[in-house]
Formats: sequence, structure tokens, C-alpha cells
Amino acid sequence: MSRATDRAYSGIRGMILSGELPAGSQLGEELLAERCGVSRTPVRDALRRLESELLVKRNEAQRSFVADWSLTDVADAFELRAMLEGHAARRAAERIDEAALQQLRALNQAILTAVQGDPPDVTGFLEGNRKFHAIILKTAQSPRLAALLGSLIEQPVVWRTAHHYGRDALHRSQTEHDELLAAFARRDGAWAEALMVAHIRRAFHAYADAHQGLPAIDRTRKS
Amino acid sequence: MSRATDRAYSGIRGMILSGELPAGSQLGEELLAERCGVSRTPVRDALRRLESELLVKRNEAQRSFVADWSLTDVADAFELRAMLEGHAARRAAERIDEAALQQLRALNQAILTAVQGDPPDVTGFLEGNRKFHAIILKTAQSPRLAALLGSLIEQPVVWRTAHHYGRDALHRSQTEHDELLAAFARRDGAWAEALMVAHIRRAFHAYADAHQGLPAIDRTRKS
DNA sequence: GCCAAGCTTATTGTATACATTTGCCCGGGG
DNA sequence: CCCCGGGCAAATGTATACAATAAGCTTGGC
Repeated sequence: MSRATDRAYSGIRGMILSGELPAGSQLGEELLAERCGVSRTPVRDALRRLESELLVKRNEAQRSFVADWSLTDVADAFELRAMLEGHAARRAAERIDEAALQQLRALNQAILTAVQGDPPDVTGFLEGNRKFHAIILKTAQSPRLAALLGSLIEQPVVWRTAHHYGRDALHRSQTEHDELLAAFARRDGAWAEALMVAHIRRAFHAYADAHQGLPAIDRTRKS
Repeated sequence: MSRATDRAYSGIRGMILSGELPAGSQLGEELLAERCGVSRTPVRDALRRLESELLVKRNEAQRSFVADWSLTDVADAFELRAMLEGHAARRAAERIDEAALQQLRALNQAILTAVQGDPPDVTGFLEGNRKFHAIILKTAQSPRLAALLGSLIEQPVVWRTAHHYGRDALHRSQTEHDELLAAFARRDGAWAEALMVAHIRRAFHAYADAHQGLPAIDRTRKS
């Protein structure tokens, strides 16, 4: 994306995620433009995008506000993500070729290395994780599914969870990937789907345990 | 939405659906602005929206083109819609109250009336159908699910199918709604989900039969 | 004292001019 | 004849000025 729009997007997103812009506060286009050093035009684009990612909501009079993600909302997102990624895993298992399988194996090896570091390389884990799921999504060969999942996967709340994982939790996630690889190798779509659903639902409960009762957006201030 | 943006949106959408802008043709902002009688700004907004609805795609250089929906794409959309609406039906069955049930019954009665007209009132059928599914979606109480389904349900190709139905097909659709109502009345989520999935997958095959092999976007020129 | 109507102001929508980028074409050289 | 490079044209990105709209406040009447 172009420079100014990108700056506005990442700038606003950063302000929301860091808590600089608290949940519920109004997002005036003028103010944001000033703080990001761009004009209102790219700010408007960025707000539209953040709105589609549900980080921003608009009232009936077209005013933008920082969305507040309750635990219920997060559960909602995880449930949908489990269903959609499960579906993606099924389709991927029915379509995967050897090249993609090798890529996935290599990625999971890299994830294992990241987990075994001292201290564990959470950033590397997350990056590998993201690529792993991206390859599955690509292998599923459903542009619409990819588009739908995009707006759910990009939810930072989904990925940041890992920062609260201990080494054992990270390792368990990596092990589950191994099981997925077995299902893929057998082209067993139902098995892959079940594993993926379990994989993601477990991730949700790890999240819920770490953030019980706390509004999702406030997690940065807690840590 | 505001006046100019709305005009641009419905104008471009209309041009695409009528075949005036054939699949694959480039959508220059300037040209569209002129043809819609607005400036480029609302046209840009409209293109972004149409892109999120997958009626428009953009290449790597940010140029917009009319998307071409092959039968594979339509099958993809229906498959996802079946999964998501099935999920919505399950959630709705677990949450529905008497008031919503009464609304659904009334709507399905209206649909029955439309179907039994001579000739059948397809527009009335579609309107009732849309409201029926909207109430289920609302009852499911999942804003994210609603957002995801929105981009699929709005696909005109999904609803126009009914114009090719005969009276018997319309009536079967209405009967399936009756079965759904029974599942809702019993609060049987699994039953409701199965019925909904079947309901939508049958609709897909009705579409496929009517448009076998023909690109989706060209159906208007065929009829 | 309270409610309501109108004005005032803040905020978003729209238009237009300008900047930037990309793709294409033409010309020159190998 | 083919390929590479520069410039030209067209399309999108960005900024800014102006218009329309909605919210909030003030003031007048009841």
C-alpha cells in the first residue's frame, strides 16, 4: 500500500493497540491526520480498513470510535476462526502436494527451534506460526475463505496471546502442528479439520485463562 | 450512506450486474466518476466497498477490474455461505425467543402467499427470504458472523438464482423454511444447522443447473 | 425550572488540484 | 532482429478547500 495510507493505518492501529487511544474514544479524522503527519484522505482509508477489521466501529452518524473487545467478542472471533480454519485445513488436506508439505515441515522445524531457545523466541514462534497457517490457507484454494479469514486472523488479540504462553504451551502448539502434518500427509480432511478446530479452541482457552475478565484491549496496560 | 457515495456504489454495481461493464474490464476512477455524476472521492469509496464484496478485484498496481465469477467461484461462495449460515442457524436455535419465532412464522406465511400467486411473486419471495435469513442471523447474536456473512449474502448471484426457479422450487424453499421453524421451536441447534446447510446447498445446485458452464456474470445476457 | 427551538460549532462528505507511480511506447544500440 | 533504457501518458495517491450534516449549547418561552 502507498506510503501515507500505510503510515496512517499502522499509526492509528499502533495507537489503539498500545492503549494510547483507549477503547470507546472518538477518532476524529483531523486529529489523527495531524498525529500521523498525513492528510485526512489516507486517514479515511485507514479508518475504513480498521473498521472492516473491527478494531474501529462507527455510530449511526458516521463517527468513528475505538471498538471495545469484551471477552465475549474475543470468544466470538475465536469460534468463527476455529470453524473457518478447520474448513481450510480440510480443504488443504484434500489438495496438498509434496512441495507444500515440505514447506510446512520446514516451518514447523523452525518453530521448534524458536521454542527451544533460551529464552524462547516468541517473535520467531509467531512468525513461523503465521506462515504455517498462511500456507494452509493458500493450499485450501478458496479466495473467499482467505478473504473472510483475513479479517479474523489480523486481529492482534489473536496472536498476542502467545506472549503469555510458557515454554510448555508454545511446545504443545508446535506438537499440534506435527499432528496436523500427519493428517495432511494422509490427505485425511476430516482428521485435519478436527485437529485444527482443537488447536484453535485450545488457543482461545489459553487466552481466556491469561486475561480472565479483563477487557481485551487493556491487556497491554496490564503487562 | 451519504448521497454521492451511494450513487457511485449503486451506479457502478448496476453497471457491473447489467453487463454494461463486462467482466475483466478496467474500472478507471475518472471514467466512473463522470458516468455517475460525482467526483473521484466517492467513487474510490464505492470501489473499496465493491472490492470487499468481491465484485471488483484489484491488481498488484492498484488498478480495479470487474471480477469474473466462474462456476467454481460461485460454488466456493455457496459452500462458505452454507457453513456460516448453518452455524448461524445453530446459534439461533439455541437462543431464539417466542417473539422471533412468531416473526419468522409470519414471514414464511408471507412467502407462501407470494409463491402461490399467479404468476408467483418472485420479488416478494426474495424479500421475504432475505428478511427470514436476516432474523436468523440477528438471533445468532454474533456480530462477527454477521459481518462475514454480509459480504457473501450481498452477492447478487446468490439471490438472483430464484428468478430461474419454477413454482415448485420456490415452494420447496418455503417448505424447508417450515422445517427450520420446527427445529427452532424445539431449540435443536444441530437439526437447524443440518437443515440450513441442506437448504443452501440445494439452492446452489439449482443455480448450477440453470447456469451450467456459463460464466456467472453473463447470466443477464443469456436471459 | 424545564423544555424546546434555533444557532453555533465540530466533524464528516465532496470536489478538485497536484504529486507520484506504473505501464507503455519509441528509439537507439548491440 | 531483439533487447534495453528513457521518457511520456494515464491512472491512482495525496492534500486542501469547501459543503453539508449532526451534535451540543444557549436562549427564549411556557
